[in-house]
Amino acid sequence: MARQVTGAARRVAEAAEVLRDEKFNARRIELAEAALETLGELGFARTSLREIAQNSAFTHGVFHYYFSDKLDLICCCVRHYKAKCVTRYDEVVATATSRDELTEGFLAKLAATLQNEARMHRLWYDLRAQAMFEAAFRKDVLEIDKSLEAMIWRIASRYAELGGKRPVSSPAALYALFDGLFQSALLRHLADDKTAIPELLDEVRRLLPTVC
Amino acid sequence: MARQVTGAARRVAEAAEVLRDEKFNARRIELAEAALETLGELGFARTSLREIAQNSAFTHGVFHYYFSDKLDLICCCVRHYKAKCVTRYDEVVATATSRDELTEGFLAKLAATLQNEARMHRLWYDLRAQAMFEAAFRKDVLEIDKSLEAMIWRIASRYAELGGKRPVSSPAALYALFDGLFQSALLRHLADDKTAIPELLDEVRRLLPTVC
DNA sequence: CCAGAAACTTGACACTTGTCAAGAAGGAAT
DNA sequence: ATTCCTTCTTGACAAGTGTCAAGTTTCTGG
Repeated sequence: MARQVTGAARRVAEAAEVLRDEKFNARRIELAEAALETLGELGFARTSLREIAQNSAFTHGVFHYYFSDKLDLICCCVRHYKAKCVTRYDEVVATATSRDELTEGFLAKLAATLQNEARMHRLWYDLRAQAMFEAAFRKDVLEIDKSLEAMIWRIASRYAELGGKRPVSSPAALYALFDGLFQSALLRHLADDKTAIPELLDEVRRLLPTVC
Repeated sequence: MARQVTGAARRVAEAAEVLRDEKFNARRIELAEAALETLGELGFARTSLREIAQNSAFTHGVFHYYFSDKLDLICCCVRHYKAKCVTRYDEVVATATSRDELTEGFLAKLAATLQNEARMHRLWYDLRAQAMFEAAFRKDVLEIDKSLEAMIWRIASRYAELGGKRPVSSPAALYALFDGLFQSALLRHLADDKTAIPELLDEVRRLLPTVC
């Protein structure tokens, strides 16, 4: 009986700990989300913990309570950002019943995210560049890159399927192409080049049938 | 005669000023070159003027003497870096007499620069990302991007010409493709992925005949 | 040779940075 | 109600930042 009691007690204790962990993690994500605001505004190089805190409802001490250091915080930000990103086109891929429908749905989302979430995208390119200097970022960045590649591949595969074909290039090459075009369009868009988005759409519209 | 003398005096003064300017500019480039060492090592975010000075033969005051501020210095670095970069493949393009020769020459240079100048390349990607945040960088970065695009286009055009064909995509798309592949390979290479370079070469070897 | 300009050094300034320790506030269990 | 743990605030610290002014050295034209 003693064993049962201690067993139950341990289960209760473990449940409590799991709860605490979940709460802890939820808070971390709240903080990461707040940090992403400032990071997207200023970029990695110019963002300090104090600046993050001032642009949020938190004090700078909280960030140190929930994160071991600055890199820990930013890694958490990157990981959180990932989850949002890679599903952007999934609905379009799932519901499109023709090549045209898929094309237009994809392009609409592409234009919208370039327009409305430019700050998050530039942060991603910033952090990917940081990963080339800071080894601590590399694992997460490479992982996100892989899942973005998979995201593009799902679109291309579906597009090819709808035309009874198969993509003509590797997932890596296809991702490189779209990522390169997107990155260039983003920079031009941020430099107030009004033609950046339409020209990206034209380019992708022309490219899609030739690669799939 | 008075006019002639003053005219001659002015010419001498102007010549002296041009000389001073040239000397001034040469020194700026010397300093920029020294700065590039540290920038390539640490990246934009972690590099301070004092660090640059300590890793060089100069004191930190000289940098402020020759550059109005940190941005001015780094802009100068970027512009100087450009001139070296865009001519990398010109000799190969000029001397190759067959598609194979061009391919192999290009791939050899590609592998070599990825291997030996990885730090300069990662700095370029870093600064290009910074340009998305810092307007002062944009003009130079966009200009360099354009000339890199032209560089790739020269290779592709020559490759197509040697096969009696024409490139099938736009200069922008072609550059996006190669730049994306290179960037990804660079990151993997820096993460000690030994397959990064060979896989890049394979990919490019496969791609070249399909796009030109 | 010498005065004045150019080139450079040095040290200081005001400020920001990441980090952390000491303690306050809040809530839950005994 | 008291105690204890989690959560958070506040203020401080040392180190590092860009900038600049005052001085020193080096060069150069007369």
